[in-house]
Amino acid sequence: MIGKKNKKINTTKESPRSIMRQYSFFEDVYSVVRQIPKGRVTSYGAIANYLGTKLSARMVGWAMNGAHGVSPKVPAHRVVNRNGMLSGKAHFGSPTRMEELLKKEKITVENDTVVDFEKLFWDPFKELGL
DNA sequence: CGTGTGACCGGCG
DNA sequence: ACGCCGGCCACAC
Repeated sequence: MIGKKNKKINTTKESPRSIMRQYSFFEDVYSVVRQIPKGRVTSYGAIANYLGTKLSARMVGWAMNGAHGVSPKVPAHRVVNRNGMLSGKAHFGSPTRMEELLKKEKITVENDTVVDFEKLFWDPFKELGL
């Protein structure tokens, strides 16, 4: 491992994806996001958790930052925060772009928040399996 | 190679 | 109940 005196080293113990880390965290994130079915949503934390870095959900958001113009297309609009709020709507060019995309998938959005978020929530662990 | 930052999350006052 | 603050990972400068 890396030198440093970090005792909290990434023990690939319960991190099924940490092995694929060699490729690029971004691609991993995109890979998961692309598998989100239409009309479903998930959260940054859920993705981060699935990737083995649940404490760093921020990074997932950062990965989304580079999701623009990436192909295959990454449905970043299906990723919201744990409250179901469209925290990243400001990054979709238009202030209402993200909401429009969601509505197009029959997802109701009220006050920048996904209605029935818990019901529409797509859990990578549950859907993709551990 | 050091520092800053980010579309978050969870704990604590 | 609300707001602040620390943390963790990867990337840009």
